[in-house]
Amino acid sequence: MKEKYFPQEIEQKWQKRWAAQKTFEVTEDPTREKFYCLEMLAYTSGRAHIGHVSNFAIGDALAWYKRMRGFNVMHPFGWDAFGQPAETAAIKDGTDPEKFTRDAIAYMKWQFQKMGISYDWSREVATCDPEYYKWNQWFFIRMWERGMLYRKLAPVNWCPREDISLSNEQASGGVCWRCGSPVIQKQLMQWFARITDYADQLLDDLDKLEGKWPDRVIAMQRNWIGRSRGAHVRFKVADSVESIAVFTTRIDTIFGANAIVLAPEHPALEKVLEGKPNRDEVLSFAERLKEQRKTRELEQVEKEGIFTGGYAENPFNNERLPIWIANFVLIEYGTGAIMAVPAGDQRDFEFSRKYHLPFRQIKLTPDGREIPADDLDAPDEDWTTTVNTGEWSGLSSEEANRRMTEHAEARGFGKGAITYKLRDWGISRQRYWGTPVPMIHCERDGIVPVPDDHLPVVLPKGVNLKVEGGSPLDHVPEYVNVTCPKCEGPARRDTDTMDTFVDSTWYYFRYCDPHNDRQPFDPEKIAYWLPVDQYIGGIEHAVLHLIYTRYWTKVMRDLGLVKLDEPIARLLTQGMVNKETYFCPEHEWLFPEQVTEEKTCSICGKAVIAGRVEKMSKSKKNAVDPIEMINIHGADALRLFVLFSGPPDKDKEWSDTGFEGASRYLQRVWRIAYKWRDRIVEASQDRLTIEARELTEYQRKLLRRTHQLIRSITENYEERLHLNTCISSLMELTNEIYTFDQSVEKHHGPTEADVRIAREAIEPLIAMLTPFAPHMSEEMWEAYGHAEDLAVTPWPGFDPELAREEEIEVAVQVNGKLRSRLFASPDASDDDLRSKALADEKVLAATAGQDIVRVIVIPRKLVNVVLK
RNA sequence: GGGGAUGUGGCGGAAUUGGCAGACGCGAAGGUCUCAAAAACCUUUAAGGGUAACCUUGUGUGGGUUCGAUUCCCACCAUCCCCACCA
Repeated sequence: MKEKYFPQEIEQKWQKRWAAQKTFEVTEDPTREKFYCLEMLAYTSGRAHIGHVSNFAIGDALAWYKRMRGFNVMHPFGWDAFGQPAETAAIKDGTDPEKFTRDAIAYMKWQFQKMGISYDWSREVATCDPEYYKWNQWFFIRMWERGMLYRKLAPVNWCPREDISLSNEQASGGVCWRCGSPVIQKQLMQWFARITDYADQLLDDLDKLEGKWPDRVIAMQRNWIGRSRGAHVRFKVADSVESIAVFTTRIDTIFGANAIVLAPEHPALEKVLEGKPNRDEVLSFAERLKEQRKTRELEQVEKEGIFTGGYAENPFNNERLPIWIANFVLIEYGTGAIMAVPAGDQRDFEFSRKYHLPFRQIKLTPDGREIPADDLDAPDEDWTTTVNTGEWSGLSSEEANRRMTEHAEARGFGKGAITYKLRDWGISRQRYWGTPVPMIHCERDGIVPVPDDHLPVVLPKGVNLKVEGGSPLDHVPEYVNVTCPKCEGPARRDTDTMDTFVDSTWYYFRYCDPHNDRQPFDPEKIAYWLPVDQYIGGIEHAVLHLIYTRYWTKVMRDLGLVKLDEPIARLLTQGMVNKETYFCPEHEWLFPEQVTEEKTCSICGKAVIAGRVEKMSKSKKNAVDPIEMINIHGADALRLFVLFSGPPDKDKEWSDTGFEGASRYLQRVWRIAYKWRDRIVEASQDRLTIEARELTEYQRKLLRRTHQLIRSITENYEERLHLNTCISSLMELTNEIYTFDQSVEKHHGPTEADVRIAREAIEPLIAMLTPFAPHMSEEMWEAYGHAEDLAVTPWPGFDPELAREEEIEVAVQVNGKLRSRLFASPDASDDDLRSKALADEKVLAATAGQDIVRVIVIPRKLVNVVLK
């Protein structure tokens, strides 16, 4: 052990040794409890960023802890290697996406290895490996065989910037999830996965995740699936055999309807307009609304509509309602038609007011007050009773809903119905760099899957990526032209590739059996390792990856491959690491070193707008490069800093001084460990029993604090995973050791007992530091004469007896205000504490001449004297 | 419009089955060591008052429950995130 701490040297040494000894490689071991610790696979963008550090640091701390607690810990890693950015980059540089991706993997792997994360690299998976995507294709065919996939011409979301179609989830908010460009609609022949068949399961199983997944992720998924219960009601079109179905969650308000409003794309529109004088006017209006939708702006547009000239009959009271079309009714939700009830709905209200449609009163407060039909400010919960609704008047809203739905069913013009916001998952991409769809189109036999023994369908190499329209694969005749597996006649290969989110649905199943060439994985291995015990990743996947992977798991279950409903037992969404930005009105974004102490621009001297903490980005000049940081203070300090600056799920702010602080702390540990090292190693290695009464006060104190802190750190791992407070506790323990060291100096020590006590504190400190600073811990541990690595060393235990306080401080309050403190034994009885408190000088002063009504005693904590 | 969260010193954050608010760190001030500096070590650091022992106020705001509220309840304000003419 050197006198000074040289992080880079130590880190290299241990990274080499771990790799050589295969320290983190694991296999199934039925005799040991497993722990599957997983961080989201990395997209092969080319460079590691600070978000990776945060992600890995959390996962690695937990992996180390569980390993030391004796679990059989699987901690694998892999690459999300297909996708549009690699293709775009390759087009730009005139290279091959494969080369770009392989280079990125090589470089990023080097970066990640410098962080010294305890990954089992033997299980590494890259989704662009044919050995991997072969099984995407295999799943695709199995799902096709079972009708879980279908192909149809449908409007799809299209990102004009990346020239790629997007699933609904990827186009959330009307913008491309990756580049943020506004999405447009395109008609395309696409493969879809029937995820909507699983809507109920995906929703209901969220209950099982309650408390184990972050609330907001569960809420976002619920919201996204968007189940709502209501009814379909058919309105007969007047003077026609046609009828229009409407979806409503509030059938009880149907007496307040003043119109039927259709989406401009509604199929019944043509029939309604038949023979109407303003037919052409309405149709061209509809065209305009459709056009408006295609390039829909993000902000709300004003409600616009037009009367078609047709009427529909309200089946409850046979009232004739005008049929309109309007821009605020969406074809893709419900039935694409609504009944407008201005008294019950903000949008209908606005629409009715604009076009002077009649208002009808239907609301009554519980105390019988009628709410005017045009008073929309009355909150929903205030009107629970219906009025003016025929035979259902006076019923509660809930009751009316139920009975009116029954009535509609009995009369055959309506039915209880459930709708969802969730749409089927469009998984086709007309791009090159993805998993080829393993299907063949034959004129005679239609769509025929590639036989299993011909898998994988391998991506051809050297493909020209710069093609206009369609997929680059369309232009590769030797790929496209095949024989039909059924009739052996000429046929065409499907040239779509799969959405890369297919790749990541099941990659962590593959980690369990990464080299299996007969099946995607051995179900027995899955039975051992799954579910993932702790998953760690970014919140941005709340309704993307995390809903797809839940769906895929259910599909695999229904294919008989796995036996679980939910693949991820616990989820942690880590916060982002942000940093201050500096903005000069003249020179825009500045690096911190371009800002003077007076907060002015060092180039032009103008005042700088400083202090906004934002997500790190190159353009804002506030990005921090992890490798540069490792070169300064080492990976251990970097990891320690990221974890110490806040709870794992919260956003953090990068601070150079904070990072230095982390490094300073490690050096502090190193110094005290170095100082005591020779004494401890040379002393007897037997674990002598320590008789408390033979010890001095400062010795007993260190021993007690050590056991207390082991307890609190251990509990924190088990319960909350607030790693920042674990680190605080380690710092406290370090401070205690320094205090102890000073006492020893003062007593001209060390004595034999001092050395023993020091060892009892320093060794647990080193061991418990491992999850945060594994390289340094291993180095110190070795220097302390341990033959075995920390990776196989048990987590320190604590003795509750030794952790027990000898004397505790009890707060004394008078009327809830702190007046004094007293010292007592932890087992002091309530009466003891009570009489001690009442005898206290300050209490006597505060209570002088007043009546004591009660005395409340909380054992070991406080006494409250209540006056008057 | 719907949903989810958050609000504590100069800063990051501790403390939650209701029981001493501010652990730990950063920053700052003073000191020791040194020719000097760095590092390290020691002391102080919520605000206001007092020479001092101490006193008063204080966890976004206003109420409530309680012997006692950062914690529970109600209302409000502010900030952030997600979804959104979703019927």
